Amino acid sequence: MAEDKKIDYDFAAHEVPLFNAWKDGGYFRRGKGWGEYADHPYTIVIPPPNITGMLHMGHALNDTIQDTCTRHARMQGRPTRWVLGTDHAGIATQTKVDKKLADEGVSRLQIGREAFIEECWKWREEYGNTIVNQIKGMGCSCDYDDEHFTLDPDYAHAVRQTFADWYHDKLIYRGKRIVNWCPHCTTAIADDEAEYIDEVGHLWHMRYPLVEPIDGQEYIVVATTRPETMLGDTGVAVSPKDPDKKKFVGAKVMLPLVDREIPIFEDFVVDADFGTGFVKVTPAHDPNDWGMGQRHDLPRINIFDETAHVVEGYGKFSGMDRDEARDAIVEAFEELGLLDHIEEHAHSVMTCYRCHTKLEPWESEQWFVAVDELKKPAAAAVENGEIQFHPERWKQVYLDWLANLKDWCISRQLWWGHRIPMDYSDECGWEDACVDEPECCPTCGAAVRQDVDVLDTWFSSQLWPFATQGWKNRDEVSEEIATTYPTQVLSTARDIMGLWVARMVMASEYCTGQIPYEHVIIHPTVMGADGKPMSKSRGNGVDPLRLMRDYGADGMRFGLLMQVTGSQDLKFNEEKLVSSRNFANKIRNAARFVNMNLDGYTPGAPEVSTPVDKWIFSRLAKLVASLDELYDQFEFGEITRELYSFFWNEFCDWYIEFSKGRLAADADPADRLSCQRNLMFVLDQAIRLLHPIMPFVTEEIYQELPFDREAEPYLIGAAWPSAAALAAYADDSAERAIQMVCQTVTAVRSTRARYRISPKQALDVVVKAQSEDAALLEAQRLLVENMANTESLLIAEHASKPEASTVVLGSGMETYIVLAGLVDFDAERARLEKEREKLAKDEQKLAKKLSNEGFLAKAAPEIIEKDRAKHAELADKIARIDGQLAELG
RNA sequence: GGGCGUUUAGCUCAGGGGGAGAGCGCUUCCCUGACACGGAAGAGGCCACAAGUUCAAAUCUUGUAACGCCCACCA
Repeated sequence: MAEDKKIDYDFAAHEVPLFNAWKDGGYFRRGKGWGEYADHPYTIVIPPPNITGMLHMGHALNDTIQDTCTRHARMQGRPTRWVLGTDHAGIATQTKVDKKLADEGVSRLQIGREAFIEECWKWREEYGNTIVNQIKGMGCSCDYDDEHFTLDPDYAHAVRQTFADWYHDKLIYRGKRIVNWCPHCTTAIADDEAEYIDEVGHLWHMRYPLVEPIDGQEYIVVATTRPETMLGDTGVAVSPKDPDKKKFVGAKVMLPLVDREIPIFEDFVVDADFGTGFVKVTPAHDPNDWGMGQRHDLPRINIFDETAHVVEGYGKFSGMDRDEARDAIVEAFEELGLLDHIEEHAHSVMTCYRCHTKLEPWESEQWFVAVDELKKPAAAAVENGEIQFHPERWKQVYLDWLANLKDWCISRQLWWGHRIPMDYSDECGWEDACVDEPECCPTCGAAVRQDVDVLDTWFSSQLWPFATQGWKNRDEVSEEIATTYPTQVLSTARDIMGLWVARMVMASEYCTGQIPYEHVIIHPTVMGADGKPMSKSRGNGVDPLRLMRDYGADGMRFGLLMQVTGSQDLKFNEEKLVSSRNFANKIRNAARFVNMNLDGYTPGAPEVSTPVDKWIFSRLAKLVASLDELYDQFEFGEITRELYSFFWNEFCDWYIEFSKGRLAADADPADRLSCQRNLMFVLDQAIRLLHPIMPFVTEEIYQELPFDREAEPYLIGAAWPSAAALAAYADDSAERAIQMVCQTVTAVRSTRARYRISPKQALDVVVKAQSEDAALLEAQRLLVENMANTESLLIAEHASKPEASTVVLGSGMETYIVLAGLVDFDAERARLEKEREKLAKDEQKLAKKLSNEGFLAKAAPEIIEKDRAKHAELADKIARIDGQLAELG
């Protein structure tokens, strides 16, 4: 496990100075640079973390994605800006401060609104910067000199402006509605802020006596999960499709305990098959019942106060909380012989997403946003492709959410937040939404009072992309809006798709007439190692700060991106971070190798003349082209994989190994110099490509090695490698030549391993290959001799197998290794037979395919050609093995 | 009820119509002058199941199963 291997490396000691150098160098907000992208500014707004927040895995992943995008764009020469800030987070902060005060023995109500808000600001002073510092620790290249907060004065102005505009456009209205009420937070909660929890409850069957018996029947039975609300019942409903109930329609029942006559009526929402088919209707305490109340003109009787205690006027039940009232009412029914029976019933209950208290559907006066008009352009922008989702399937989720959207309750009975900018005159009844707080009533001159409620936090969050960029109102266009808006990318988790992503589009379309961003990246949600959401109670959480200590910011970043796929979840795998930390170490060591082999080095352009050089440049050219495509598609996992395998498996495993001979003291000085220059060039390009993901190691290397840094003093501001410039290096012939070399070297090595022959013992080797390949290989004779440690090396088209040798078959070639006196004939025979078996299986499959007329008639010619060649090679290999076997006897 | 995701090597996961891949783990050898956070060589998989489309399916379609997520409803 990771903890076992203690690595003695103080990452922060290396990272902090580099971060400061970037900051001092002014790289975090970059103006116009060089290159073809100079006129394409690149802006991202960070999803503002709550001031109550600590960096968690979701942030770690999301901020890595944004920084990678930002650094990539910056290196492309685009003017970049990653807007930073924090959210006041109404309920979240108020809850925390409440708790803090409670711990000190003080209640919010004791100290009053103003003092409480003071406390919130103190909290913000104390903790608001924690997460920003943690973001710095990750190396994020945000614009730290222009930090925003959702309660800043200019931000507050944007909020008031939007509210007033919407109010005057009749997009905001006040209404008495049934809302989700949290009796603990004593505030309304939006529908999408509620969380459902499954629970096995009960279905109480209760008898309601009929005023007049019907067909000898004295009472009906209603089934309910909430018997306590019966105090507020004002009707009983049945399904219009239920023939058995027809005779009851129009009759009345006498509501027990409160002795109120209430009617029986039909309504379409009733499901005849559920419960008894009789539904008690409590318009003030259930959203469905509220609807029925509207349709049938029923009184709405509110039986609970704001803390869900029964109000005055209900005898012994008054003052009880809802749970006590439930028990008492069930007991009272029991005593009256009106409790028919009780069933178990699984259902889900709505709870507050902050405190998880069960929510109470409660009628109160609230402010709403009418969404019908706002959602039209928001849907259109996505439908017509102006805004693109990555992965694309989230488009449908977004559109579905919008399609089902209902009016949005925006008032909250809290103290911490944007106070609703409605002012009232009690003298004359004047009321209006004002952008600037009025001093007195404009009609009567009397003092005004502002609404006491605050706005839903999402009301201010929805303005984030433009309120952070100097937006004032719909008629004025700030300089920033003119240049860096719309933003390019919004990266976020899927759980706030509707809550935040869609609302930003609605608000932006209204306020700026533009979309807020072009691309929405919905990254996977980071789950615990058990595949379940990380949570304290499960104990499966992982702290990114610890990860950065153990693996470095680079290791954490690379390791997280490696795990990004198009899937919706990501089961966090710490092993990937181990690999990434090791990779960073590998990069550091490769750079060290280059650095310590610079004897006689002078700077100069790369000299790509030998096949090895052509090969690595060809691989590099293809890598850059591929990365460009992958960045366009935001395929971060694939980007890390390509970088990893190029740097480790091609550059380190082969190119550096090839270089060792060329760098030796007795090597040709001219070739050594070109090798040094090429190593420097490829390393330079590679660290540029790695920099957006692993900013620290790469910058450190850039600073330590004698690169030409005059034009680009820091890697963070250096140019991204140009695929177009490198394209000329693509060279299939060189790639084939090196493939031949690698095959030969590997053949010798595996023979060594099989026969336990020390690498120090030189061997006689014969390679048989077609003339073209043989020539390619012959040109690389030195490399093979060095890496395979040969005593003699013969490369020929018509070479014959030496005495006492073993053979390794490659693609289009075979390698004989002389093992005087060492060949174990039985082992050789067994090995060859096993290989033959494998080849024969493939050969048969292919032969069958090639004899299939349908295949020959319909398959693409190049496929047939490829398969024919493949088949020929297999058949040839088998023949060669048969030859070997015959020789072995 | 509607939608979505996942199912590939012991583990974690890539890939995505024409020869099964990576990392970790495992086996053998090696502290070789960049790196043991390393090097070299290996073992290991009827790509969940079934039917269909196709000359060709791990890959596309449909269905099934398991696991997970989202939305709606739950008197």
